[in-house]
Amino acid sequence: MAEKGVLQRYLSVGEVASRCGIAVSAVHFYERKGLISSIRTDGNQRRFHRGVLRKLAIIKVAQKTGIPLSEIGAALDKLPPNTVPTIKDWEKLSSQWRDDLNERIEQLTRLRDQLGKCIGCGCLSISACPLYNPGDTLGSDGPGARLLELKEE
Amino acid sequence: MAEKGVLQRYLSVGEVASRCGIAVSAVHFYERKGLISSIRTDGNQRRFHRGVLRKLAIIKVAQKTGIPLSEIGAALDKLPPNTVPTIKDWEKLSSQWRDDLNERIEQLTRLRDQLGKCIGCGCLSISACPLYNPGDTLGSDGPGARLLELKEE
DNA sequence: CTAAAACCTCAACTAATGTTAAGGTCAAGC
DNA sequence: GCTTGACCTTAACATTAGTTGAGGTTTTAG
Repeated sequence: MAEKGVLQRYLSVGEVASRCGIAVSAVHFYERKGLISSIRTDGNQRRFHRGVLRKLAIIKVAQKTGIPLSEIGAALDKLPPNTVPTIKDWEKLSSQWRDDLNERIEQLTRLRDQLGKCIGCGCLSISACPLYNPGDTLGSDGPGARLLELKEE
Repeated sequence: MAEKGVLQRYLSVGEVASRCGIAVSAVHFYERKGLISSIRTDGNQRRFHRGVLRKLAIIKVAQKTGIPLSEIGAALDKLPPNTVPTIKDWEKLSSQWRDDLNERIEQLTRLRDQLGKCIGCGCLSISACPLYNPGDTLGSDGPGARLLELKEE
């Protein structure tokens, strides 16, 4: 049947796993979660289209950004299943992700800057720090240490 | 006993929770995990030194950066237990976290830029994209889709 | 043809981070 | 002095992201 070296060859689960640097169990898991899909041989073994490597690469990358699998899956679902997605499809998807990423980056950056200020003034350890409001005694509605919270949550 | 409005007043678990904007169960949880501590009244109720507010603020901030509780706890442990931490103590702690944050931000930024390039060329959907290496057929040691992985892992 | 390696399913387990519920106690106001 | 809200403990549950193991089948190499 399938000749080695032919581009169209399907991949076994083990091949997919080792090529992506993940465990077989993880590949199974992603399939169970609907992030990837496969066909079966007569003997009921999975065979993956090589496009799955692409998807797994996307998954890994997205996970590093902190995007949960459910969201990743939702994004992947928007790619047409068996056809080659158009450039516009992909643009939409990746733009969305880039926006998410930007938001995340901004959030972390704000946090970092806040920390930077704290470092300068010994914040949190010295009650004179502007971030550490001694007005605590005002009660549960007072600002208290909650000033430390950054907006956007 | 304790007069309201006096700075030295101890806080009940409910007060702590509402002032920090977290659930009572979370306060219990953090105490169980050793991140914070309390004393008890004759009636076995928790009473927290107000310094706990500071610690909880630190915990919340650190969590937003993606630092696991175990690490946060380890960091807090390095702060002298009942004394006010020195500015140096705090500087060290927060500098470390800021470095972590910076690393994370850089990682996300690289990813975003990568995505940006993909948007430009229709990457991942079009096999001609430089990121989608058709050399897949080289075998399990070939670069394949793994090119998508960013360095620093 | 046969033995080993790879694969299959299903269920249970891990770990982090909490929440929820059950059953009982404490404290404060009327 | 009783009722109500806040508190106590312990245990179970929820979620995310998988891993591990048992018991059985398929594929492949020699």
